[in-house]
Amino acid sequence: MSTIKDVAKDAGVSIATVSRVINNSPKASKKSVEAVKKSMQALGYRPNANARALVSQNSNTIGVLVGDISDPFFGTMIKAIDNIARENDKHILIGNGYHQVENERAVIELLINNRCDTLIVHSKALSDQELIEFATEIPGMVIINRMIPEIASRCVALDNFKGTYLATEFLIHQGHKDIAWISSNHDIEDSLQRKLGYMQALTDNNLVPKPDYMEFEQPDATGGERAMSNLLAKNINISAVLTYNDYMAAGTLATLNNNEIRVPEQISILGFDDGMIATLVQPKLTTVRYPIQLMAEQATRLSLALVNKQPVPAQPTLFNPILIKRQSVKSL
Amino acid sequence: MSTIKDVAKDAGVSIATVSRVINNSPKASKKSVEAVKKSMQALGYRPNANARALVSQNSNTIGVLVGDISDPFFGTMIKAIDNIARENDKHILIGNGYHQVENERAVIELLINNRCDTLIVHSKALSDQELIEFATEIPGMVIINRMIPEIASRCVALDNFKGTYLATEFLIHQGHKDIAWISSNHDIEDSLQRKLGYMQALTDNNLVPKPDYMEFEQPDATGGERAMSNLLAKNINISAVLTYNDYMAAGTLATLNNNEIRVPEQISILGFDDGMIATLVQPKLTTVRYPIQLMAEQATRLSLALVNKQPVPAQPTLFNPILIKRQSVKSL
DNA sequence: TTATTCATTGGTATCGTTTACAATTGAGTA
DNA sequence: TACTCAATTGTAAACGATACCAATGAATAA
Repeated sequence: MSTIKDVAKDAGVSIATVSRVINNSPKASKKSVEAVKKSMQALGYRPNANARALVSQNSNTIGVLVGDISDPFFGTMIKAIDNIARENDKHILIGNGYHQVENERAVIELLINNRCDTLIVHSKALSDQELIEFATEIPGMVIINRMIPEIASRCVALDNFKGTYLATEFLIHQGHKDIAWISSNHDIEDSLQRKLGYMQALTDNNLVPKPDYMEFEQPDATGGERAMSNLLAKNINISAVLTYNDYMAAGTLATLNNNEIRVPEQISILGFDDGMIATLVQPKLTTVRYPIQLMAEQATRLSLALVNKQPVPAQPTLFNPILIKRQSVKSL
Repeated sequence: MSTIKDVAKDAGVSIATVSRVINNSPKASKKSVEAVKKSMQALGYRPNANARALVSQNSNTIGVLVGDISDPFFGTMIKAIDNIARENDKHILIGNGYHQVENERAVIELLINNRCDTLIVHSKALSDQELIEFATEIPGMVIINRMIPEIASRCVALDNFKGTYLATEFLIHQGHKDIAWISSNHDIEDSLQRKLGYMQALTDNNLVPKPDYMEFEQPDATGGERAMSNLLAKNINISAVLTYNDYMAAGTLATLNNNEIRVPEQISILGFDDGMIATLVQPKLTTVRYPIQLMAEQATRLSLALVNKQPVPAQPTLFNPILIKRQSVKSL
């Protein structure tokens, strides 16, 4: 592959001039520009991004750590980040953490090694302490979907507690008293907060949270199916099911369908995330909206501002979950 | 950020020795290894990937061009590529083409500039000619989901024609005669091939393809809803609908549901892709399986083999679509 | 004419690594 | 004591770009 030197020789100019042409510098004569462009074309010149990054101390790359890129939730998040990146003439480097400590750490280190000055990190497995250390090391690092008090101004998160609180209260207002909680068996902060929100809403309305009413499985459709099967097997009287996410809601729906229990006539279902599938299933899901796109945009802007030493809000960014009412909940 | 020089000074050795330690070279004494590791730790040393890539002429990065990262179809594809990449101690750099010429070209150039020697390209907008030129320039480039005769050995594709042919024939064997075709309005090879497969199967079975029975909309759930509405509005007698992908099938399902037409009792639906949502909707979709995961793995291995100058099959890799029977088709 | 300005241009140090090659060390051997 | 040899170690040249600074030469002003 030809280099700037080859182009310089071919065009009969110095490498400095070629560099000027590449970077659209105004101090290059029309004649030189033409000659250089012609040579670049002829030689199929490709500027070496690694060399540029090395000398300019800037890779123009935004690093992103997600849980699992094949999950549409992260797909939406990445797309939002990519859009902001493109607006700023940057591109993104992505790594999967799969919610495992070693992976998450390896990805962050990879991103740092590639000199991504801006970093959007979705970490569920690393400790607060370790993330604080990384954040201290990389001034442009922003944590998404997690709130760490010590570095709150670098976090963009959702109020998970409020999400399920809202949802549970809505069900109660609709007349439901026997509300089950189908959740994730991943031991991460989100599941805990959402469970607490659910329980607090029950308690605040003089209802007693019962362990029997809670099931914990993989946070996907199959997990939802299994959880709902367990609930049915226990033969307890349930009028509504609150789920950890829309996938579990879809699985719940499938199990109920297979057992000829009608939704929402016999049992109401409430999802979480308001992802793509919320409107794909029948009935369309009433769900808690997780504004991941907005949050990702915000996180990226924050990260960019940090790197450019622009003023950033000292306040942490806690996003508000809101209820999206569709057809999977019926009032009693 | 500290460099290899800082580490060398701190450890009291030369930079060559530090480099040896970093690269686990056998020619470094235990004493040096220890001292260097201690210094690296103390200084928080991060090897500069750009400098390494520059001098070693190898970025260890697999470049990937996809249509839209937020589409789970591409999510699955990327994950498969990433898995093979990790097996080979590489990571991936991703760009979205959004099926537009300028974007696709810009992404490929970006990947080349970053010196990705292995490239997995999903391009629908660029011309055969331009892709051939890129493929000639980059020996490790592989085209996925598209077959270009001139570089067939560098292509990993699905037989789209066969997919809809199979599906249509299946419907016919089930007694259906009035089969509609709900497809994408994107003017790409896939839509054409799938339409041809559908029409050929009809013709081969003495049925006449009718323009009235075909609708073209955005290849997503909303497009599917709209297309099915149009079909219903035309008041033509349809017993089955073949769709371009599972999203359109889901949309079709929604419209039928809203109009209280039961699936599959009154109208059968057949999807395409066998993506995640095929089993999320009710009834679960009978669909054509697009083995994108296998294909992505294959494409990545092929690309890696090309770069390492290992023997590769001269034959093009045309994957076979197969029918997955679930609950959305009923025999008449 | 000479001095001054200004637009272009080229030479070269630099970025942080890897690696070929040369130099050094020190133990073992004659 | 000198010599050999393997194991370590260091020096310095790349890799491909950017950018500072000095040099060039034409145009303008005095």
